[in-house]
Amino acid sequence: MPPTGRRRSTRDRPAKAPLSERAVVDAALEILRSQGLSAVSMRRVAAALDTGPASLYVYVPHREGLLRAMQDRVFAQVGLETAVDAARWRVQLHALLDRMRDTLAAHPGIALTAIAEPPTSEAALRLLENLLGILLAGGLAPQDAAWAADTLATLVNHAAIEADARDGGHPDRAVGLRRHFAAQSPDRFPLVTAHAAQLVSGDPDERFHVAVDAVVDGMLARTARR
Amino acid sequence: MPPTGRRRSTRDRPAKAPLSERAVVDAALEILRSQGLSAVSMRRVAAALDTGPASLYVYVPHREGLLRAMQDRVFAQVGLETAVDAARWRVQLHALLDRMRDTLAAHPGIALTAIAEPPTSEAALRLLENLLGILLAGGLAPQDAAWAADTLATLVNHAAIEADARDGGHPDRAVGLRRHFAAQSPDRFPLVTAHAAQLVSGDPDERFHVAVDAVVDGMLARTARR
DNA sequence: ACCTGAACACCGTTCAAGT
DNA sequence: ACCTGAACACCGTTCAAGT
Repeated sequence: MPPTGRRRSTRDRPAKAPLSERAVVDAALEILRSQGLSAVSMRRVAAALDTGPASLYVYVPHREGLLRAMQDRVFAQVGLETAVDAARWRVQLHALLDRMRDTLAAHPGIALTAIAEPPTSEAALRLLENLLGILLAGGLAPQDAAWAADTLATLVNHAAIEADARDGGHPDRAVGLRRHFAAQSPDRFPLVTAHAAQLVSGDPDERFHVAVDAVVDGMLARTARR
Repeated sequence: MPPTGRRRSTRDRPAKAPLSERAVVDAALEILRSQGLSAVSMRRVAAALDTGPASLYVYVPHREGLLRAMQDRVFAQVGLETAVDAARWRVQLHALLDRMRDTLAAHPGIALTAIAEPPTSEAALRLLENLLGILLAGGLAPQDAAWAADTLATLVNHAAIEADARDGGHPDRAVGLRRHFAAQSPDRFPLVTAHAAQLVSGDPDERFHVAVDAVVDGMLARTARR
């Protein structure tokens, strides 16, 4: 789009949409979606907004701050369980965690940043509040619910990263991995070779589901022991 | 050290130690230990070895390959449980996992690369073999042991990353985090504010220990249900 | 044949100079 | 006063030219 031919006051219909944190984060998320995390550079985001890299620093303190803002926006997209119901708490737990995982997986790289620096934004608090509510409804003692929430968040991030890797290039990674395990010397790695199939079995959804249930069941047992 | 004054055959006492993959990885690990992951650049590693960055590509395919080689070397440092004993399996499990976590935490950034791309090296196989052996000794069904090993590896990586963050700058992150939770509006986040203390309670060792036991107990329950 | 200096195509961030 | 072009100090990787 060429600059407007006639000069106008700056406030009067600017030739291009004015920059804002929103616009910067939107542009960055679009690049993330289409080209991956490593393509989200200050320079490329700036170019997408038709400006120079220096202009971004008005709205974002540095690249890490931009990444954090993107992370917040992604977390805000996750729908909550609005009516926590003790009779259906485990179903609600899986539903919430699956949505978290899917949303993170749809934004490759964001889960990795969430691991390196756990979010404390409002959106993250809403998710934590919701998660705690479900776990308490399930009968976990407050301390156990708090610790379980932390561990489950870890599992969500990890599952999202695995889903990233699966989408990006290696759709049948499990097959290659099983071959790798099975191809080892049975003398040196008897268990790995004997259980190669089990080590890679289950689709990612099932593995995630099992891990979540194990954590919850283990924590429920802990609560019961008091 | 200046070049030798007298010319000699190249094979005869070279002026500086000849490069090798070992030497490159050693230099990179030294930089990692003293300056962190982001300081591990091809150029800085090369400089530490008194050469130019191009020379590294003879021994390492690219930076990512160097990182992987470093990761392998770190995993190889973890001591195994040499005599798996069904009577002491849970103690052995915690001992092994604690050593894995501590070793990873002593090399900041390596755990993050291990999450992004799980290692399949020989050293990683030895750890998996050992871990599987302990879990099977504990009575887990093979499928459950395999899945538990995966989940436990996730927890180890995560605990190591948390330990990294604690060492590097924020020793009392828990305090700040609790304040952050407690400072929220009780109307909007009743559970988070009410349980702020529980959310951050326990030292990292205890939290890790509890999470590991929860996974194991949940998986044992799963085995028992069949 | 092997090694590497120099170049290429990028980075994040700063700040003086312009409007 | 606000914005940004241009510069600074880095990157990873390649390859032609040298030994």
